Amino acid sequence: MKIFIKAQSPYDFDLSCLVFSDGDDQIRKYADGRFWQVLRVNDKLIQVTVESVGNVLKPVLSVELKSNDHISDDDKLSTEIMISNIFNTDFDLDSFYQQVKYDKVLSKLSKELFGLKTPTTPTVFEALVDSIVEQQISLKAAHSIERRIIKTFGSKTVVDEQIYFAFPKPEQLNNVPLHEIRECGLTLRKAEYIKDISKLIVTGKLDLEKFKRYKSIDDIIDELSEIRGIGKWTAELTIIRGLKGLDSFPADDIGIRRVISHYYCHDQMISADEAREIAKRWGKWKGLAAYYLIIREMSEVK
DNA sequence: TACCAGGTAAAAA
DNA sequence: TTTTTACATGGT
Repeated sequence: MKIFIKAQSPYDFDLSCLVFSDGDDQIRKYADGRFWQVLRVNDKLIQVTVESVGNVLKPVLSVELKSNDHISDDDKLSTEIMISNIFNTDFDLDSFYQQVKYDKVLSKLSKELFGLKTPTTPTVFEALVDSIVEQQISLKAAHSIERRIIKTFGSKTVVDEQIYFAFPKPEQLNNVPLHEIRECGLTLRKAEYIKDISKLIVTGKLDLEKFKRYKSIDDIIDELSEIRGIGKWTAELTIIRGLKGLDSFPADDIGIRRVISHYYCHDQMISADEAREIAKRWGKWKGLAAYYLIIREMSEVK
């Protein structure tokens, strides 16, 4: 079964997918012009393969759906919405490019990375769990722990004789003993945070998806920060990757400070306050601007 | 080998 | 109230 999705121009699907190049074959990956992942749609597991069939100015995605369950029209529509959400297809980059027109570094990057959009996680829960895992440790270490969590506790499905895993639901993490979560390589504390949050969701005391309807980033940060294990940094990161909060700017983040230092301060490491000061010029697209810098730096290293 | 890496809560001062 | 410490993995 196939669906087609028109995206807001400009959009470079392949460029935007490069961030998934080193993904796991069984979880989420981009290779040879194709992106694939298993999504949980209306509680069914649907494997999707996405590729560009348009171009940057006339962007169209083709999505192939496969499942061991019957895919209804409603499932099809839900999948389409989910894909649009994951790739941020409706976002209008022009407003961002206008904003950074007079910023020397970013005006150059908006040409080099023309059409780059940020990805969003299928659920806010996934963004939050990943952000907790990534606290303090290197991204490489964090990614290997995230992989273990997904393959140990997530849902497994076999499509065309290939094995895939979907990110665990709160129920799935709430139902396992604490030590098993820790054994994925987390600190005992982080395992507790994740299990506690899963429990809050399962028992109906926390609804992460509701934050999608919030207008104020500060309100979301305040509310999330009340939960044990979530500080300002974790809240800000969750907002960027799970809620499309492209204004959210984790100035304390060492990676963001490093990349701004590199492009704006001759590699002289800056403080969080100095980072905030520089970010002011990016208006309401501070997080997106930081993303452009990080992606640019990544391609420089390679 | 030791130390740092896209922090946070809890203990100690 | 403010400062210091413990924590786990992967890379250098």
